[in-house]
Amino acid sequence: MGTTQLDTVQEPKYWHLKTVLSDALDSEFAVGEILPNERDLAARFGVARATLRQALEQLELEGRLQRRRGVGTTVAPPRMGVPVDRSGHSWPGAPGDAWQPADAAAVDGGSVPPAVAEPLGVDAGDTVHVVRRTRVDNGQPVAAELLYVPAESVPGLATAAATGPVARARAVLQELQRLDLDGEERAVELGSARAEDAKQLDRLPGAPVLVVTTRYVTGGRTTAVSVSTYRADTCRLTFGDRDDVAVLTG
Amino acid sequence: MGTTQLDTVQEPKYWHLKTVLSDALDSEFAVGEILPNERDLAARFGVARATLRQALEQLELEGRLQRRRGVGTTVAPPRMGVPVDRSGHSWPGAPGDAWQPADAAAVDGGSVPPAVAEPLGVDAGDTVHVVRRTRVDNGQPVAAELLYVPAESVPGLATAAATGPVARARAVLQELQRLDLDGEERAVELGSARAEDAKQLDRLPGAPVLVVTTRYVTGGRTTAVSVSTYRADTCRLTFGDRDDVAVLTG
DNA sequence: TAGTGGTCTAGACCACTCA
DNA sequence: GAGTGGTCTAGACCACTAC
Repeated sequence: MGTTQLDTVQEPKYWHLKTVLSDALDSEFAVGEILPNERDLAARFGVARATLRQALEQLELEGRLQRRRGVGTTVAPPRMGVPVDRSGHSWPGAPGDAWQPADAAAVDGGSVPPAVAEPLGVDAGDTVHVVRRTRVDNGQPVAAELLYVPAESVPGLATAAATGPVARARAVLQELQRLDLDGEERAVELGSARAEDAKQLDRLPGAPVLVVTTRYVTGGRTTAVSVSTYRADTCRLTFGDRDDVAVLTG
Repeated sequence: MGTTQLDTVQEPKYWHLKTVLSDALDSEFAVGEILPNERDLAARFGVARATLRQALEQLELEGRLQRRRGVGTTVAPPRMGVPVDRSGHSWPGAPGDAWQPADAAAVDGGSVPPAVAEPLGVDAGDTVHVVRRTRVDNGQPVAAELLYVPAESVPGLATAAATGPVARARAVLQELQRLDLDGEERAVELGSARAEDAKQLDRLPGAPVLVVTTRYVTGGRTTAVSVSTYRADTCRLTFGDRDDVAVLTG
């Protein structure tokens, strides 16, 4: 807005800008509304476009804005709560889970990421089934997943029976249901979207994501590992021990 | 390294740079080692410093690098696993939890963030105790927390008894232990460090953080809410239902 | 084709750390 | 005081979207 000459305390311009914009978003804009373009905004605030962009990037990181190339910058809706654990442990693919199987492939144990191969105890020469799944909430893609299942864990799998990619994925998931599940162990960390994930999530490569790594434990052994990649800008991951979630914000 | 003229496919320079640097980190550098400074690196790769910095920022976001003004850029150790839930539910401040109480204050219900006030059901005029705690793992500050406890939840609290700030914090925590805890409900989302948190976490304002919001439920009502802010660059939050965590990576 | 955000440059100065 | 990363500028061109 006007001139702010209390720069006696050194506060980066982009930080101050972010605060001003954040307040403006609360008071003067509605969800979905399009902001002025970056060149105009920069001129209005008397800063270089790069500086303005630094402020916008922060606000996008916090889920306040959504930017789309060729379109513009819009005010983002509040983050959606995405339930990550289910009350009572269950295997992926159990009835009612939120994921859609996409395809499956059998790969060599040497080609899976070390962070996955290690807990599974697989090496080069072993076979690992990799199931791809996606998750759509509120009509929007929110997550992509790779589920790693050593062939050893599903000895009854009839590999030849399935014809299409989705059928192959379902076959692996169905075999998992036969096993007892003793427990799950999860880790959440910040990452950036690989090119492949970015495409599925409708974001640019490098976009911030929340990576959830889950170990599925049966009889003291890790029988499967999943790596789920959630859009960090639109998702708030929820972990509840009660069924009636759907609380807090909208 | 050398010239890479397979730019037939349009891939941003910073993205390619990031890949090259990431590989170099794996093969040519040890944890803690100092990289060449940004001006030298940019010259070496034949790009502007801003472009080089874009790649470094990504790698820092992924926890691969650590940058400190006036010092340099170093290779970061693998993220540490930080247990967020405890086996068996328990109140904050229960014996053995990883947090250090810092201080406590009684504030008006109108001045707590809406995302906290709403589930607690507090309004302006109500009194809410705010306990500040910090968490240090491996000699490094990893998280800062604000715990909101409505005065209504701890009617037995003797406010005048405590003398120092830490004692006041402990007094609130001790009162909590008297209540039954039916369940906890958590949410994890990406945020950026407020100036205050940044100082405690030894980071610059705006640094990416994982914000864990926990609702403590007693008899169907939310009796306390905590907002914990973890350094996203150094932490991997773990949620396990088994005691013997301490697995995966180092 | 016009307009948007995304990438990139070649500078400059500042805040901080440390010898 | 020398060297580091952090901020900022004023441009330019590119990739994408929508009309």
